[in-house]
Amino acid sequence: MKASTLSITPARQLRADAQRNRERLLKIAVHAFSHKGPDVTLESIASEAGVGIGTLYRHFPTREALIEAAYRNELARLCAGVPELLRTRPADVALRTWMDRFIDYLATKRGMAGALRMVIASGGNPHAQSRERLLEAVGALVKAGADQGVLRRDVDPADVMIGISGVSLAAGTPDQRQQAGRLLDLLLDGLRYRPPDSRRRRG
Amino acid sequence: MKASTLSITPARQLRADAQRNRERLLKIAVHAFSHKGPDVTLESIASEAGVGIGTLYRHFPTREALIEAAYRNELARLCAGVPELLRTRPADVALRTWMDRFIDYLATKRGMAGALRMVIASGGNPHAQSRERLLEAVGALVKAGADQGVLRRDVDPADVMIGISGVSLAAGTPDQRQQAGRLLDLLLDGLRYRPPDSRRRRG
DNA sequence: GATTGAAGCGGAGGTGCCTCCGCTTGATGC
DNA sequence: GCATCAAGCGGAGGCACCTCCGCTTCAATC
Repeated sequence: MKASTLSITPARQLRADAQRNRERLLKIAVHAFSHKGPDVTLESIASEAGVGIGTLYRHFPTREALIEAAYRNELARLCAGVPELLRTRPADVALRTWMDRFIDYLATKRGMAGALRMVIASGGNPHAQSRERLLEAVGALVKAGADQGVLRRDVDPADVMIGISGVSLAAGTPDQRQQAGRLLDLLLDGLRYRPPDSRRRRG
Repeated sequence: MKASTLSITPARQLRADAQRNRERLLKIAVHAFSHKGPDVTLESIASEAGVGIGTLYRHFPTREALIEAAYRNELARLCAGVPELLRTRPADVALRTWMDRFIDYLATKRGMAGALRMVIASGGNPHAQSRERLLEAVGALVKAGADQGVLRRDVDPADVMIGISGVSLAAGTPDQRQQAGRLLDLLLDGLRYRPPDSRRRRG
């Protein structure tokens, strides 16, 4: 499998100095984003890393790309938690729990939501790694739900993924956390399996 | 009832010259946004209107405020269509149709989505007029659905509103229109009434 | 019609984003 | 070790955003 052509993971071996700079930038970026909030200027990150702003932009063409790269490890951990979730509870509950974790995760990284939107929306780019990972995680949860008969079969994990992203964007501030929860409940209710004869039935 | 303290609708009578400037700005803004896209610079709008950039910012503190004000009439028309919808079809279908119109409306005004997010998220400000109107519209649809027994009773229209906004943000580009549609279906399925004994039932 | 002060104006200036292109440096072949 | 040149670097510069505050104008009062 070939590596991505995005700067997230270099397509071909970078020159040694370039590699150094990239690692340097990432390290500084992680620190800056978590200590100074999501509004740190890219210029300050570049200069702190001892490189020019141009170099930063070459490695990470957008602010989002940098943020995503910075948090990719943690994102991976989030995804890696799925099997454990599925082992310990029904799939619908697992999915709901995962959604919660996801939203909370984003909440702690203000500014991450926008980056994630980009990542998730990169539908045309099958190499966007975080997207792949996230889709895989959601896919596993949805499939387990279908197999256990608690979730529908006819749902595209990508739609669920976008749904979660939408919730996080629309109700993204801490004080809207409750509302986000209700929306996730609603989304999940839409995802639940129910026998055909109960659909659209009038009360 | 007192008017809003937001600049959207002036709190108190503006001085004649200020009033002129505001109208001028709005007229130019409507034209600029629809002809040159959502990325027109505010400076160009200001100068075209023959006022300083400072004046523009005084009247419309954010880009979003200006966009919202510019499109408020059309937004109002969208809301005004609700009774007609409810007269001619079941409430769930009416709601779904309205959602579609809403998304399509936003799609034609790229850049409006962000503005709307602001408007909708302004939960703390009961005077944001567009928000009021939109909530009213959704409220009417949801209530009709509940009365007809096709939608749940326990749903907060504000949540639905945020949900729609989320969909429009998350799947906002034209080529994602289909995905947006599927998400709306999902949302609506979550909103549908179904007899208690069919909930969470295993297949 | 003069006075006055509150309301409004405007645009210079500070900030950050991002691009562009001439210069530098590492890798490769000899 | 040296030559070569693509890969990489850096930061000046252009652009847009937004703030701030000294100046102007309106309208209320006499």
